[in-house]
Amino acid sequence: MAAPSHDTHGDVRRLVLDAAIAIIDATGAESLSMREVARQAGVSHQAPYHYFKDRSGIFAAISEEGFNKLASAFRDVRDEENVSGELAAKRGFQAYLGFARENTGHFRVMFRTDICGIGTHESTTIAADSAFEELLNMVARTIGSSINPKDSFTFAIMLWSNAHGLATLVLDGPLARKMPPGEDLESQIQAVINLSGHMVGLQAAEMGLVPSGH
Amino acid sequence: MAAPSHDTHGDVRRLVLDAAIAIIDATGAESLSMREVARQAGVSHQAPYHYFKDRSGIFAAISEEGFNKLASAFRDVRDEENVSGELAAKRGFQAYLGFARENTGHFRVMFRTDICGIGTHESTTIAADSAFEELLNMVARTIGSSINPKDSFTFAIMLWSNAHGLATLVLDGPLARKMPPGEDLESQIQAVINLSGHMVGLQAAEMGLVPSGH
DNA sequence: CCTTTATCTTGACAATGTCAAGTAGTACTC
DNA sequence: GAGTACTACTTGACATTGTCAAGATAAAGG
Repeated sequence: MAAPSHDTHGDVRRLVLDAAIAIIDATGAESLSMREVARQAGVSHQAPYHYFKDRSGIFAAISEEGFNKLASAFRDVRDEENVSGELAAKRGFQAYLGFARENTGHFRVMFRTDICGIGTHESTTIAADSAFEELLNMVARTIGSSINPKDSFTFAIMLWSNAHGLATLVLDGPLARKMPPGEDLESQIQAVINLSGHMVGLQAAEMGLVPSGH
Repeated sequence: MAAPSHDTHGDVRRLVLDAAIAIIDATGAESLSMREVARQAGVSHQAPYHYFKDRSGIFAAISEEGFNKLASAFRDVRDEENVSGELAAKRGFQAYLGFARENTGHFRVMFRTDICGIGTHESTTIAADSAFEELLNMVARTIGSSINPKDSFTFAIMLWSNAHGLATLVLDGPLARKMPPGEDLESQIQAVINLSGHMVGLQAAEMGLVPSGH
């Protein structure tokens, strides 16, 4: 198997996935139709069913891919040198927001319980869990490994809340519509990241987790 | 037919809305079907069209109602006496999370750009904007009115991010699935709220916005 | 050559969103 | 009190959708 004559062989799966992501990115998950995806991919309306059990299978696959990308982004931050406390928090926020903005289609699916596939599709569930592991790793490495597990978990959830809320508001929220006059979106986002990062740094310092702001 | 002598009169709109909310609450917005809503409301499959232009009109109405409720929750916090800094932040988080958990169906729709109706349905857009106004009011009142408008906006966005991320993760996220052993969800949520609130208090104090934690 | 398997297609069907056209009641006008 | 308009629905019809079932094509292995 997997013996491609030459060019376009088994990449229908990829075509379907990319078409689906493009549609979600442009018009939201709501409007994703199996047949439209097939049309965009240039295949018959049933071809996608060879690679995905059903419509939810496409969502689950996108979600899985997204969680793997997110885990990789977390790893990148974890592996940066000389970064901790406030700076680490800012880097983390930036990475999370960057992921969300560069992979909007994925992001929109990953956190929709009803379609994301967590709990219903095993490989997606595994990917989501391992992304969460990577988050905990990143927090432990950059904020403080001396912290006890329970506090570390709470801290990680708090950070994720921060980052996730920011990403959600930037993508879908009032930020873009309610900008104060004379401000541009990017600098406003940066201001929020700076404020949040600084605040997390304060908290980390108070907990004695890092020697200083950097 | 259905011959309602007197009691159930013009509340078909309410029946439809409640049926829709119940369905979204139970199985997500994805699975909301116009005809199923009509069935649950006990009316013909076209009756909802008398009150809502189309499927998106139902989402927009739910979303509008949700933003009005949220604005009211913000007002309640704003009007509390002797609450500022850390305590105010905690109250705000609790209120936001409480709203999200008690109005899950609404909440799930309100922040889905593709269906929420903001930008496409005028009354929904107005409701969303006024909820945002109330948030700014609440922040100004409880955290510090001496802050300049731009910083206040940034602060408000930061707080909203925090609260919104927490609510999203609680409703749809890994919190419930990834609890550390021996912990229960409610106390974990409370721990995150306490940590976040405390952290916000630190930040507010550093900015000189409030005299002390309370 | 025959069978298997992977990959895709065509055909069919129930369910859905929504347009169009009805129907009953109530309200108001002349 | 007949006519008209309006509200609040209902029934009927149609294109589109997700998905099951049954091919078709082609390469691979025996």
